[in-house]
Amino acid sequence: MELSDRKRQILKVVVEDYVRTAEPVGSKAIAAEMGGSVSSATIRNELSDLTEMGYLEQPHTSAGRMPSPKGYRLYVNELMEAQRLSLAETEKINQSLQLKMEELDRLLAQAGRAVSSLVRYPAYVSASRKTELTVRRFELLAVDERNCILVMMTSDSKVKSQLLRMQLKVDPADLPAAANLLNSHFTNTDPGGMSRHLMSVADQVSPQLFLLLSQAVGFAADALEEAGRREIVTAGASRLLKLPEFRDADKAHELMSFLADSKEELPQPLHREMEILIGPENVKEVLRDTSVVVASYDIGDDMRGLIGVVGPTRMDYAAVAARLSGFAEGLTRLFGKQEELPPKEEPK
Amino acid sequence: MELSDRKRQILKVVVEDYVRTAEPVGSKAIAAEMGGSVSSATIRNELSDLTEMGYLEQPHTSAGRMPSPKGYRLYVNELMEAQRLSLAETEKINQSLQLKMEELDRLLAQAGRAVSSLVRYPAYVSASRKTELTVRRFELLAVDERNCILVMMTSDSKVKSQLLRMQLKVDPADLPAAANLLNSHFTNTDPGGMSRHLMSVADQVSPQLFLLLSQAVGFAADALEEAGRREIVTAGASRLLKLPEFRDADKAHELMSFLADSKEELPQPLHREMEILIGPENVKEVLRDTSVVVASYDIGDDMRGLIGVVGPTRMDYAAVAARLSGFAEGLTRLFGKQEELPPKEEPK
DNA sequence: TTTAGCACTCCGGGAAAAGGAGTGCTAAAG
DNA sequence: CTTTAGCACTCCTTTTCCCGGAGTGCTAAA
Repeated sequence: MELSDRKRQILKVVVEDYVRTAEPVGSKAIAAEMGGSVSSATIRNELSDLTEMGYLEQPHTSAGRMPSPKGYRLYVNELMEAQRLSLAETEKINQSLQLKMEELDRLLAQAGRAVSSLVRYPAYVSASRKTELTVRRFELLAVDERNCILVMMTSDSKVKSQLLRMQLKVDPADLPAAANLLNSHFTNTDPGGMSRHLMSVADQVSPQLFLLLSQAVGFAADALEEAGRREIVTAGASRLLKLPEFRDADKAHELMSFLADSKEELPQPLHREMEILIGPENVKEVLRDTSVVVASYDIGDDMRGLIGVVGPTRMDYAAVAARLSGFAEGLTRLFGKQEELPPKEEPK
Repeated sequence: MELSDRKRQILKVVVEDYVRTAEPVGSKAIAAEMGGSVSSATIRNELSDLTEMGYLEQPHTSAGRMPSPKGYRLYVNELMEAQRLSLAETEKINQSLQLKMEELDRLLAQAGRAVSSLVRYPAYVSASRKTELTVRRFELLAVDERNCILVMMTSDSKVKSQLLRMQLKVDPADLPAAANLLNSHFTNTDPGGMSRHLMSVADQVSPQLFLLLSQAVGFAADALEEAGRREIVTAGASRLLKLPEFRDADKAHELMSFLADSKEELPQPLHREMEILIGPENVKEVLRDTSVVVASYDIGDDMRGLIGVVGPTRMDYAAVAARLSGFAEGLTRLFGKQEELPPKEEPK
């Protein structure tokens, strides 16, 4: 059966009503909302059709209708109208992103809190690297004969450093040579490659120096892995408790501990800018009766971030999507702006 | 009235029973638990006394008794027997602390999760600095004429670095002089002092160099503040939902968002190694009907950490206290061990 | 195709009833 | 003076029952 225009409109009304009230919606209410141009009996007939076609469901006979996941899907794909943000909200979004970018952790946390408070659902944010990070340059600074400082600049022009404590004394005069060795053998290599390569220089240097080198390489590899790690922060998980669908403490607990302990498994959009996963479309069991809306944003061109919201399937998708893309844009802009400063310097 | 031995024993039984079951405990149950040496009627008389003295309370006539905060206090101070941890548990505690100390954040998070899972209540952990941090030494490394690397070693022998981008070109040959200036004027000073001091060197150097210096000092001050900041992590907040006293979603929500957003206001032990705050002994309103057990541990001698648990007043204080001191010891040991390595080097 | 009418279903809430755990008192016994 | 058994009473909790309302589905007429 074809979906007549009227059926579509009815579906839309059902979704929007249900989103607002969390109660199954009845034929009379729909008729009223449609301006009284048709009677509730007509609506009932249509509802019956829509139910049969799988777009609506009934918790039990003699209850109103609520949208099925399929219904939500149709709504999201075809019926939903993109929502415009008020000036005040755009303002609020940008305000919440006023933070120095060095403090990436803090920035993400902040953004998460802001999204969450804006949409009133739990939110999650992450930034992850698209390309492999490498070291572009090493330096060694003498402190005394047992301590020196390792400084390295990574391929994204960040600088890291670490105090190295040496078991064996090393003559400070040897450090430049060691640094050269590091620079010639361990730059522009991924962490795995570094460790593998380490052995091959073992016989080119004195044991003391080798110990030093291996410490340096070890630290470098750790730092690269650390920086490449995808860190996810979640915010506002406790908002779930305010929702009628999580009145059941067990259900709430399950989802909340998932958000706290298994954030890594939250969905990431694969291809598109924004992805909406409705109920059973989620792969993870715990998310099966929740919906997830997730947007991605760009950071320079070797990082990519992700900002999402978890909520009940009955979620105001239009509102959430609008706010999320607001944030995604804001973040892209923010990172773009900061990115101007570093005069991009290619490894020679 | 004096507290007879029997009264104390009864109080103890009431507390322990109530902790286990979360139900008011009746005279009959107490009699049974005490080996049947006295009858329930006798117990009733005693209960009546204890209630009058304020150690017990009744939710209503004809219900059993439950301990009042005063009752818990007496229990904690005098009746509670220190609990020994099983080998398995000690083992588990130590296992959960196997992490490199550089990753302090991660270590704290890990410890928090471990405590929480062991005691089955939400936990919080932090490490904070007792003394002011300063920079011990600066270095500047040339990258090119518009970029250089600032490296600094702080008074706790940690190294930090940052790429500085210069608006105006600077001759790499000038860097050593700049570094000297930094070392002579900005070492061993607190962040506030650094910024204040900055102006007084303005006329000693060229404008380019001054710009560079102010960037460096700015970064240093930020880094010191950042490192001094007390960071608190919480874990396992969602466990609250499993407790009968938080069946009410509103109450749970209130406490959980407190744990998520206002962790800074969680109690810190002032003087003692371990502090137990029972119900209304807490200053914060939200904590008024929860109890907090918090232990402190030492990190070297200029840092101090804190590890605590939040739960219902009906909490197994003995068990929680034992586990917390297990962790506190473990952490002290862990940090002590790592502290051996750095040959403590005093600023000259 | 739409509409009005009507019987029927099912949920939710409230009142009433039943059940039970525990107290407090009294009076007797140790 | 303390302990104990006995018993009436209280108050909570759970269950049951009943009723009203919202909403459906069907039928028959417009």
